[in-house]
Amino acid sequence: MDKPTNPRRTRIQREKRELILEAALEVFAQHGFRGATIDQIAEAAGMSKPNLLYYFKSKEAIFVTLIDRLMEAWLAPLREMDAEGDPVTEVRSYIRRKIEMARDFPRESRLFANEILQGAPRTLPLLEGELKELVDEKAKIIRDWMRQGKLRQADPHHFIFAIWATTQHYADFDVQVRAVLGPDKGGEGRFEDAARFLEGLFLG
Amino acid sequence: MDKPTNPRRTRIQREKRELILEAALEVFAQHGFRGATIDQIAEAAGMSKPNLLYYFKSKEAIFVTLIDRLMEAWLAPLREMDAEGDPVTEVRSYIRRKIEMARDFPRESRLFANEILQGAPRTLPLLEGELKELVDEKAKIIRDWMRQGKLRQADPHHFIFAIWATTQHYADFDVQVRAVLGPDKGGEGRFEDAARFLEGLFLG
DNA sequence: GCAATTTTTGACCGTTTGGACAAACGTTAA
DNA sequence: TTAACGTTTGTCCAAACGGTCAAAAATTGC
Repeated sequence: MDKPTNPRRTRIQREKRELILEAALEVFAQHGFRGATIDQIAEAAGMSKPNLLYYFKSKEAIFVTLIDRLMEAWLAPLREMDAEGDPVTEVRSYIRRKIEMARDFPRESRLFANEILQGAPRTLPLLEGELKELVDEKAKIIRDWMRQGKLRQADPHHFIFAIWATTQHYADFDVQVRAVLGPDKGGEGRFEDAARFLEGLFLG
Repeated sequence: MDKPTNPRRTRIQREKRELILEAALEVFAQHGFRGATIDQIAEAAGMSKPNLLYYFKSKEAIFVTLIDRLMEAWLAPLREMDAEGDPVTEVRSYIRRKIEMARDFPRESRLFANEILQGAPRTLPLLEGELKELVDEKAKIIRDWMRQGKLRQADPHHFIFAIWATTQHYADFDVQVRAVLGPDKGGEGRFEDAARFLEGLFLG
């Protein structure tokens, strides 16, 4: 027993777990943790509820697995910001990457937003630990760049917050953005427009 | 019967409905619509579930009432932006008001964020109608200001989005902001710091 | 005071929920 | 063939859910 949680897994187990996580991402992102039901996820994954529970021991377990994976991908762009690189290029690349993530992985962004909105019940230690460390480190780099006159002077922590807020906005508040822009301006080009605007805002 | 929904209400009805809405705001903001239960709201309001349902005919009815009220207050700051005023002063005031709302009414902000994240099932018409109209009108004003060289040139719609995103971030992602800033910098002054930073970002 | 009305409550109902379980099914290898 | 193992499902359960209802309690108007 307990094979699915055991790191040693069969091919079928690996495939089915992937299938479930993909379905769960869709459902959790749309309804939040409590709003989502195991039946919904099971149906989206094309299997019965007991079958799903054979691969994950609980709804919570699916959610935690999803969040864990998400975190890695989430922090990656900031990790890549290089102290040795050209400041303007580094910040521009970071903004680009974040906007591309909002465009290509909106479900991940919404899942994360849901978790934080609810008070980060499952991620607070990570936020206070790994995330804070990373941000502090990068904030120091940004502060140096600003002191060297390579970037406009500002509080580097709030500078990072502002990049997060503005880029993720296009994923989390997508419905509102599209409603306001209308069918014309709200089309495919809105992420490109946003990227250009944000580069100007943060680097102009 | 049907007294509570009838506009003609007794003193008790008005008071109790207020009590319920206050309690519901707390619970909905923390758990979202589906995550919140009538029992939770009733307990927070200090009354029994059937008693609560005497004043509001359903959970949905409470939520809709809350959202309706919220919208008015939500749009007010943007409405106040005056085409005749000084551009820099007007934008600065708008940012100030929005940050103050994030500080003083974080539950309202989170409730709204929840609704939009879920795809705005109950507010989409309002977003596409009243909100879009208002934003289009103010975007025009901002564009004029930019053309006159009073503000840095940029896409006015995305300019407004960026103000929304950054200010509401301090309410919606408060846990994360505090976790990253730590007990020291994350104290009472963080909204003041944010306000100063945002003024520099959008007007500097 | 008393009757009409408003407010409150306990008990209840049908449905949905997360999850358990044993039995059945499929696959593999001796 | 058959025993062992991995996979799938139908059935079931207790708790939680949104909501109803009749009756009790409190309030109000005369």
